Amino acid sequence: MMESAHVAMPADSFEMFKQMALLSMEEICREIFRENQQSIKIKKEPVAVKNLVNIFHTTLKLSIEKGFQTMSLRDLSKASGLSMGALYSYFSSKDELLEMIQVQGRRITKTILSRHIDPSEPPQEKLRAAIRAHLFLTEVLYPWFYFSFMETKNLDKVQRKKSIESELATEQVYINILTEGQSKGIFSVTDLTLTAGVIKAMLQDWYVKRWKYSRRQVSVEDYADFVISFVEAAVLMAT
Amino acid sequence: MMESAHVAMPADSFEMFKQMALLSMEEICREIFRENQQSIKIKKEPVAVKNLVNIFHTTLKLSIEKGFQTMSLRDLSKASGLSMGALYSYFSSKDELLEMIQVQGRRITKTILSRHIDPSEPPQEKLRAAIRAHLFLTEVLYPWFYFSFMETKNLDKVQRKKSIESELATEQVYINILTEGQSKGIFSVTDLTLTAGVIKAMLQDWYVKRWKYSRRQVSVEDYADFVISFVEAAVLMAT
DNA sequence: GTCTATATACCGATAGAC
DNA sequence: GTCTATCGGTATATAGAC
Repeated sequence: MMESAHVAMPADSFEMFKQMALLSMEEICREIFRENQQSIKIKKEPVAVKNLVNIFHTTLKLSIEKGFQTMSLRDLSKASGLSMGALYSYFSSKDELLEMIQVQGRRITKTILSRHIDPSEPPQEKLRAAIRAHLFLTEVLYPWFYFSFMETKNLDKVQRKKSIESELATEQVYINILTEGQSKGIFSVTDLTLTAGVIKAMLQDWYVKRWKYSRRQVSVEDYADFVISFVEAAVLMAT
Repeated sequence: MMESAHVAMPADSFEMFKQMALLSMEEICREIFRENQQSIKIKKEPVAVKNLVNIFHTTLKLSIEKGFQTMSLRDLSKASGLSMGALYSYFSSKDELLEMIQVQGRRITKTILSRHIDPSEPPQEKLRAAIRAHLFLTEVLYPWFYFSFMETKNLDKVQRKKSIESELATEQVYINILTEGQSKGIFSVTDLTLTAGVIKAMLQDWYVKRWKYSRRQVSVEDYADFVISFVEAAVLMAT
C-alpha cells in the first residue's frame, strides 16, 4: 500500500490542486474494477474500465437530475448506450451500483484530505489548508459529492453507518485543528464541536447549492477565500 | 386578507415561539383544503381536513425515511389506513401531492419570517431575531423543511423555479439586515451575498443534519445562541 | 365517502442467442 | 462480451360496488 505519510502538498491554487489530486475518472474506475472483480463478470481490464467510466458517469448525471431511485436501469441503459444485459455484467443489483459509488467516494475524501494537511504547520495554516483542500476536492468531484449527499438515506444500515462515520471523521479534522489552535492561544472558540459543524455546513453548501454559486459566477477560489476570512474573523483571538 | 403589518413578535424562547406560531397541522391542512377544493373530491370540511392531516403526516414520515419517489402510494395507503381509492379523492396524481406539500411549506416560511422581524429594531437585534425565528420555525416544522429540501429536484420546472425564488428571498432578508448594519457602521461585511449565503447554510444544517444535533443533545436554543455568537464575531465591527 | 378489483405500464433481473 | 426477449412483480391510476 502506498502511504504518502503526510508529505506536505501546498495546493495554493485550484489548478495546482486539480493536477496534484490526479483524480481522473478512469483511475478511480480502474481501482473499483480491481476491487470488485468477483462481482464484475468482464475480465478484460481496458474494456471493463471504459464501460465503468461510462456507467458511473451516466449514473451520476441521471441521479443528480432526478435521483438514483427515480432513475430506472432502462434510463441508464438508454443514456449509456449499454444494454440491460451488459449493465448487469458490471453489478449484480441496482443497490450494488449505489454502494460501489458511495464506497469509492468516501475513500477518496479520506485520502485526499489527509494528504493535504501538513501536521507540522501551525494551526492557522492548517485551518486554511483544510478548508481549501475540502472545497477544491468537492469541486473536482462535484457529481460524486452531490450524489453521496442526496442518496445516503437510501443505503442499507451498514453502509449508512459508514457514511455517518465518514462525516464525523471529517468534522474531527476541524475539531483537532481548532483544539490545537486553542491550546496555543491563537484561536478562541466557545464550542469546538458546534464550530466544526458550522464550518462543515459552509463547505457543504458549495456542492449542495452549487447552482447558486455558478449563477453568481463565484469561483471555488473566491468561495474558499471568503470562508477562510469568515471563519478566521469568528475564531481568531482578538489581538 | 389579514395583514399583520409587522407587529413585533419577540419570540425570545422556543416555547413562546411555538405558541405564537400557531402552526397546528390541522390549520395548515384546512387552508390546503380550501385552496384545492377543485381537485379534492370530498366536500365535507371536517372529514377532508381530518384525512388530509393523516395523509400529509404519513407522507412526510415515509418520505423522510426513504424519499418521496421510493414511497409508493400502496405504502402510503397501508401506513395511513386509507385505501388507494380514498387517497385519490384528495389528489389527482402523486406529483400533485408533492406539489401541495411544497406550496404550503413555502408560504408558511414567508409568512412567519416576515412576522418575526420588526423593521423598527436596530440591525443587530433584527439579525438575532431573524436567526432565531428561522431556526425555531424549522424546528417546529422539521418534517416539512427536510422534505422540501430533499424533494425540490423532483418538482416540475415551474415549481422548482418558485422554490429557488423562495430560497433567494430568504437570503435577501439577511442581505437587507447586513446592508443596513453596514451603513450604520455596526457591521463590517466584505461580501454581503456570500455572508448571507453562509448564514443560510448554517441554518439549513439544523434540519438537514438533524441526527447530528439530536445525538449530541444540542437544543434549538443552544444552536441559535451559538450561530448568533458565531455570526456576530464575524460581522460585528471591532470596537 | 370509502372500499375492492382491476387496467395498463414499467420495474429490476435473467436466460440464452450470437 | 453484448445483445434481445421475457419473467414475475409492483407501480400509478381508475371503475364500479356498497
